[in-house]
Amino acid sequence: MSEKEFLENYDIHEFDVPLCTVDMAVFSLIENQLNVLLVYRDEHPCKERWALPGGFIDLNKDKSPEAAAHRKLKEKTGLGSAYLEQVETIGSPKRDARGWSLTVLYYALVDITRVTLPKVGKKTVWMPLSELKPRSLAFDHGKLIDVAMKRLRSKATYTALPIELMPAEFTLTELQHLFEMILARDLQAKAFRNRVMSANMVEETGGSKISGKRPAKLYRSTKVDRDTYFSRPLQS
Amino acid sequence: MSEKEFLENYDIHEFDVPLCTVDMAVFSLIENQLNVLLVYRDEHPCKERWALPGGFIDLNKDKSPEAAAHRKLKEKTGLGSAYLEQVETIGSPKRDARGWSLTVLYYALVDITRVTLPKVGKKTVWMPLSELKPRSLAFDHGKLIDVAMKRLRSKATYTALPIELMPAEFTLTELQHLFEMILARDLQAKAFRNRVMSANMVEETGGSKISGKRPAKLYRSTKVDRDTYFSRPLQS
DNA sequence: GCAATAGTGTCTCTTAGACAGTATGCG
DNA sequence: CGCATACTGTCTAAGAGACACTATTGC
Repeated sequence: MSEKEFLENYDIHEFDVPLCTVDMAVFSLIENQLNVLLVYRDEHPCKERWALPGGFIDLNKDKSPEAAAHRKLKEKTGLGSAYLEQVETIGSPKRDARGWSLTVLYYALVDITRVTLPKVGKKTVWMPLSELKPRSLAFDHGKLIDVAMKRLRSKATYTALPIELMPAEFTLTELQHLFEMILARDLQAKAFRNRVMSANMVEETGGSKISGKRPAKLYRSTKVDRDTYFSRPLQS
Repeated sequence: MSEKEFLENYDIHEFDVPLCTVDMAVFSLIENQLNVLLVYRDEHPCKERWALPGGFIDLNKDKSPEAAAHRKLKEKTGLGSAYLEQVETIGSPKRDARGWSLTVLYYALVDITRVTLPKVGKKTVWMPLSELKPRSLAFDHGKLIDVAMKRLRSKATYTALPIELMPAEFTLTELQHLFEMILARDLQAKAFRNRVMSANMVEETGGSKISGKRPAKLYRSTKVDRDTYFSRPLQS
């Protein structure tokens, strides 16, 4: 039998296959708090619970799982581009009541000032991580957020990735606070600034920001490769 | 409609789903060379070409993609346990002639002295990476090996993971050679030994090995968590 | 002794961490 | 001025990199 004949006779439904989805933890920084985007489910299963944005790969629209994730990010935030990284693929017979289910988990870091939540369609909401009740979410999405958060935390120790969460202009103190929140520990201002400055990841805008006391210089992030690692990681 | 009713009426085949597989790059060290395990395909598609071990997730047998990977590793190497890590999930409409296909890629590090290749069933072979012709492999498996190898290289800069490839007893010079091969650069003996010793990743067995000249002390790996990172990565 | 491989002493350099000190604004 | 926040000077510690040096074997 030739390959051509084989393919003509191949029945893609001969064997049971898992349900196959893409899910995303979209993180943003709102009022000095890390938030994650949630979508309200008004269909079964897990009807009337909050879930991560995501869903089935559309075999007609999507050329790759990344493409599916980008499409969903665009639908929910209006962002055509943002930092997006695959975290892990998680599957089990139990995680979805419909059957054996596999999800490719991504996380995205977005600048909240550039986001426009959809006016129509499903309800979407920014949930502060500090107020999140992981057990209340649909499926195993509480656990997925935890996995994504662990990855972000790990990355924050050896890259400047969290800078993607900042608005166009920001102060180094604000950036340090963000890292401290992600790493859940205090950082030394001097060491942090040396690190960020010597990596040329930011440049002065010339402006400054007064928050009551001494004004802080404003910076913007330079377009440096996000995958360039610091030569030494932070502790923890 | 209740969730129960919804599930009773849910047709898992209502939408097209991707083909969903697990593939593994199993690495071993044979005669000071990195090898990868290949399996001969005697069925379409990609008939009569070499491929990574892998295949469809068995919804009845496998409780997770990891479980599927472990099952396939056991089938091909006889090993019930080995270091196994998920690398990335790769999918596209083109990578498999049968249709939109998604594969969860793992890599495994095995001690070749503990492996027993199956006597019956599909032909399996250890292919030295130096002799591998990536384009000749089935599907995109040449690229998958490259992705897995990049991950292994990255890990070798900040963990002692490659130690999993060594036999029960080995010399530090042999271990250093392994790291040099993976990283494709020479390492300083002093720095390498300091690093390995101070992390308590190995302990002396008491024995020594003569390879012609001065005998080298033999070590065994201690059961340290493979995910403990060195406080500083190696360059490159 | 010589060759070859195993293993060490010691120096430099970079950078995180610590912490006290200075700078600049407002009331 | 006092106080709060922004930012710096300077020291220490750890560990990688470099490289010359010593150690132990067979012949």
